[in-house]
Amino acid sequence: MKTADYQPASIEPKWQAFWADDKTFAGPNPAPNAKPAPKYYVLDMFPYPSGAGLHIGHPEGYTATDALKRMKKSQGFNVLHPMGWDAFGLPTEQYAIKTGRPPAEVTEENIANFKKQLAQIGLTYDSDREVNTTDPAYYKWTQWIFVQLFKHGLAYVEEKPVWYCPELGTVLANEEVLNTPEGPRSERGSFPVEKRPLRQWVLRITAYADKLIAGLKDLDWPDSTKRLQENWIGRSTGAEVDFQLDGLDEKLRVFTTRPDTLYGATYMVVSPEHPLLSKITIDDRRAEVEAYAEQAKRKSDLERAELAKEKTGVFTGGYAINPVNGAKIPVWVADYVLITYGTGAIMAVPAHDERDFEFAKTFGLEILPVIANENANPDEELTEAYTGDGALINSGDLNGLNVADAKAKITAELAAKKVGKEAVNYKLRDWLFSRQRYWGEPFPIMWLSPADYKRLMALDKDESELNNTLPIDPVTSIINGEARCAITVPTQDLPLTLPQVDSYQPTGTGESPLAKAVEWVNVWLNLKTGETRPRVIQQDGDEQLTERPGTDWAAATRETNTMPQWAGSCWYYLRYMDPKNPDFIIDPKIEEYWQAPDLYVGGAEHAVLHLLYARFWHLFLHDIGVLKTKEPFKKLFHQGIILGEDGEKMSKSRGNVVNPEFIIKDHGADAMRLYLMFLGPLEAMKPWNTDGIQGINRFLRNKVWRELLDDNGQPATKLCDTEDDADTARALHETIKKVTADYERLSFNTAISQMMICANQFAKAKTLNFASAKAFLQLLAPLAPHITEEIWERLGEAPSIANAPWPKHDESKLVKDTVKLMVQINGKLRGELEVAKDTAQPDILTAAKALDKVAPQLEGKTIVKEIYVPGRIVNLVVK
RNA sequence: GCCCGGGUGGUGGAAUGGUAGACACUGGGGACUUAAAAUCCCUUGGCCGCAAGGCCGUGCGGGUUCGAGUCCCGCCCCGGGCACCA
Repeated sequence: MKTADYQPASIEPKWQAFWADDKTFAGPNPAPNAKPAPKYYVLDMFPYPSGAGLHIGHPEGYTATDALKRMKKSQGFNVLHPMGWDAFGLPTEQYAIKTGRPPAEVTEENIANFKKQLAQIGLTYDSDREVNTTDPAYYKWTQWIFVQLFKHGLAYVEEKPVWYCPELGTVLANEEVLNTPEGPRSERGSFPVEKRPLRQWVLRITAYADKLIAGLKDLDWPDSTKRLQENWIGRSTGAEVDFQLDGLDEKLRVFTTRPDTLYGATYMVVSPEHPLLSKITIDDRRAEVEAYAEQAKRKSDLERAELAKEKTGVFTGGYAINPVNGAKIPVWVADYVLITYGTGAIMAVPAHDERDFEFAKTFGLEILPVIANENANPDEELTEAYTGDGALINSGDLNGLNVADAKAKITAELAAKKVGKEAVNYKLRDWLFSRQRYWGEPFPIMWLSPADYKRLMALDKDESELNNTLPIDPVTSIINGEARCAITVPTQDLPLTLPQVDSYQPTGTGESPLAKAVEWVNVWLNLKTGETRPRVIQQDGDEQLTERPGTDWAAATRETNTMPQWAGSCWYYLRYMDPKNPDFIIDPKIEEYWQAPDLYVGGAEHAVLHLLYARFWHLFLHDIGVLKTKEPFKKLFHQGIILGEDGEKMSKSRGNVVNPEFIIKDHGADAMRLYLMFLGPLEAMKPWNTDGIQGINRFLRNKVWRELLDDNGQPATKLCDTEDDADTARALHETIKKVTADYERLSFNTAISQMMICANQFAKAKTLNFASAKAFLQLLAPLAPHITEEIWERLGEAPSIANAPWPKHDESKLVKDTVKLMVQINGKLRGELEVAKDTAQPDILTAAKALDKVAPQLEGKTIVKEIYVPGRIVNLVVK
C-alpha cells in the first residue's frame, strides 16, 4: 500500500482532533448587543450511557443530525448541536448492586466510553454544552422544576395500587408495563409485575390534557405520532347522569358518551372496586358479590389484562331508576367496568354498545333498541350491537331525532332537571412520578407533622422561605401510621444531593434504598431559615437521637423516593442553551435567541412517553412565565430501526448485533456514516447488510480519493482551471441542487446516489475544474467529513471545509439543448424522440408519427387524440 | 377489534399521474495477472425469439384517466401502536 492511498485509520483521528481543538462546531450564544447570525438548533435524543457502549442504532440518527448540522453551518447558520447523558436509571443501579461500586463512578466510566465512541464516528458536539442528568448542578434544576410543580398544586401523594415489580424492586408507571400473553410484564427485563398499594408521588398531567391536545395542531411532527398522542390522551365528551338507587338515599353516577341512548339502558354495571357496591348489594346476594369482587381484585393482576376474555359479572340484587322514564333496572357488578375511568359505573345499553351487548347475551339481559338500523331486518334477532347513526325509537320525546340532535336535547334536559350534565373524560391518567430506587433525583421534599405544618403556615411569606413554595391545598400522607404534610427544601439549598449509602439493594418492602440513610432522612428543620441539622446520629452501630436545637425547629423526614428517568430528559434541551447558568434554569435572553430545537430526531418508541412528558413540563414552565415558547419540539423526525442481517431486530440473544467499532476498524467512519445513510430512507426500518458497504468503499476510494489525488497524494493531473464540458457541469449543478434539497429533508440515501452519479461523470470527464472538485467535496463533507477535509487540504484549501460557504447551483447549467420525448400509442411506449428543446408542437407530432416504430402502428387507423406534454411525452390515441 | 405505516428484480432501494427498476449489492461473461486480490469493461425483472422485435410485469380484484407503482373502491399479507376507556 502506498502512503498516498486512502487510509481512513490515519486521517480520521487527525481530523477528529482538529475539530475538537479548533472548536469548529461550537455554537456560541450571541454576545450582548451583537447582531447574531440566524440560528439553527438541531437536537438528538440523548443516550443512556450503558456499559455496553454504542449500538449501530445510535450512529444512524446521530449521523443524520451531524450531517445536517455541517451543511447548516456552511450555509451561515449559528448551529447548536449538543450532546448529553441521560444517565440516571436502572441498569447502572443494578450493576452497582451486583458489584458494590457507586453508580456515579460507573456512570462516569460509561460516559467516557460513549464520548470516545461518538468521536470515532466523526460526530462533533460542542463539549462546553454537554449536560449530564446525574450531575448535581443539572439535577438542581430538575428538582427546582419539581418544586414549581408542587407549589402550583400539580404534584400530590396518593396511596394507590400501582404496578410493582418484585424482581426490579420498584414500582412502574402504567406505560412501563406491557401486556403479554403471560400476563403483565415490566418493559425493562420482562419480569412479572403485580398491583400493590404504595404511597406514590403523582403529577397532575391530566390538568394539561386539553392543552396537550390543542398544542399538537401547530407541530411539524409525523401525523402518526400526533395521532398516537391524541389517542393516548383519549379525550371523550359525553354526559354524567345520576341514577337514583331504588330504596336507598344514594345516587349512582355514570359517565356515557351516548346519552342519546339513555332510554335503551336496560341494566347498570359498577366496577368491583366501586364505593357504593356494598350498599347496593342486597343481603341475599352479598356473599356471591363479595366473592366476585374479591376474585376480580386478585384477577386484576393477571387475567384482567388478558386478551379476548369472556365477560363475567354478578347481579347485586339492587335496582336503579332511569331518570328519563322511571324504569327500574338491575345493577350488576362486573370487571369490564374500570374504577379508574369515568365514575367507575356505567349505564349499559346492550343494543348499541358491543361490550354491553356481549354481557347482556351472556346473562340473558334485556336488549332494547333505541336507534333504528336501516340495514337490519327488524324481525331477525340482533347479532351485534348497532353503533351507527339513525332515527331514535322507543325514546319518548327523542323519537325521530338523529344521534347528534338527540345527544344535545337529552343533555340539556338532564341539566335542566339537575340529574346530569355535560362531561369530559380522558384515558390519560396522572403521571406516577416516584420510584423506590437509589439512582435517581431525590425529591426536594420534607415531611412535617400537621402541627408543625400549621406553625409554618402561620409565618408570613417573608419570614420563611419555606412558606413560599407551599401549595394552596396541603399535600398530606400517612407515613408509618402518622399523618404528615409535605414541604419543599428551600430552593437556595438545592441541589439536594444523593446521600452515600452502604447498599443499593432495594428493601423489598417497596421502600427506597434511601430510607436506610437514616442520618440523611431524619433532620431538625428550622422553620424560619430552612436550615437543617442531623436528628439521628449513628455511633458504633447505634442510632442516637439528637436534641431539638430550639423552638423554631421541627422534626422533619426527607422523602426517600426518587424521580423516574423521565424527569431529567424532560427539559435537557433547555439546559443545552445555557448549560452553566448557576442562577437560573435558562437565561430568558438566551432562550429568546435559540427558542427551541428546530429539529428533533429520535426513535418512535418515545412517541408518547418522553415526548408527552416533556411537552407537559414545557407548557407548565411557559404558564408560570419561565419560558416564552409553548412547545419544546417544533419539528420531529423518527429515524427507523436498523435490523440485523437476518432481518430481525438486533439482540444479543440472536447474535445478530452489528458493532460500529468493528465497522470503523474495517472500513473507516466515513464509509460507515455513508453506508448507514445509504441503506434506505432514514425513517424506514431496514436490515443491515455488511456486503453492501463495498459500494461505498469503492465510491470513496476509487471515485473520490483516486480521481482527485494522484499516486503521490497530490492534486490529480486532470484537475485544471479550464471549464468543464457541458455534461460534467450539468452533473455537478444537478448534484448541488438535489443534494442540498435532499439534505434539508433528511433524504440522505437519494443524496448519496446523486453524488455517485456525479462522481461517475467526473471519472468519465477528461479534465475537471478545481472549483467543481471542491464544490463536490463540500457536498460530500457533511456525510463523509474526514476524507473531504483531507482532500480539501491537499487541494490547497485551509481547513475546515465546513467553514466554506455552501455551493449554489446555476440553473443555466442544467438546461440541455435537446429533449428526449417518449412516444406512446394508446398509452403504450413505442419509441423515443430527441428534438431541439424549442421545437414547436406540430413539428414534434409530425416527427413522432414518422418514427420507425410508430408509423406502422398508425397504418389503417385514425388518430382520435394527440397528447403532448412538453419535455415528457407524446401519446397518440388511435382507433 | 380499532388507529397508523408498508407490500416494486436474487438483495437494499429509486421514481412532481408521463421511459418502472435510478444508485448500489450479488450473480454471469470478459480484460489485466504465472495466479489471486484490487481495478476496468460488458451483462444482470420474467417469458418467447438466432435476431430484429414482441408479450407480461410494482401483493390480489375492480374503477377513474389518453396514460396508474402513484388517485378511488373492495380484499389479502407484513410491521408498529392501542386494547373492555363506556
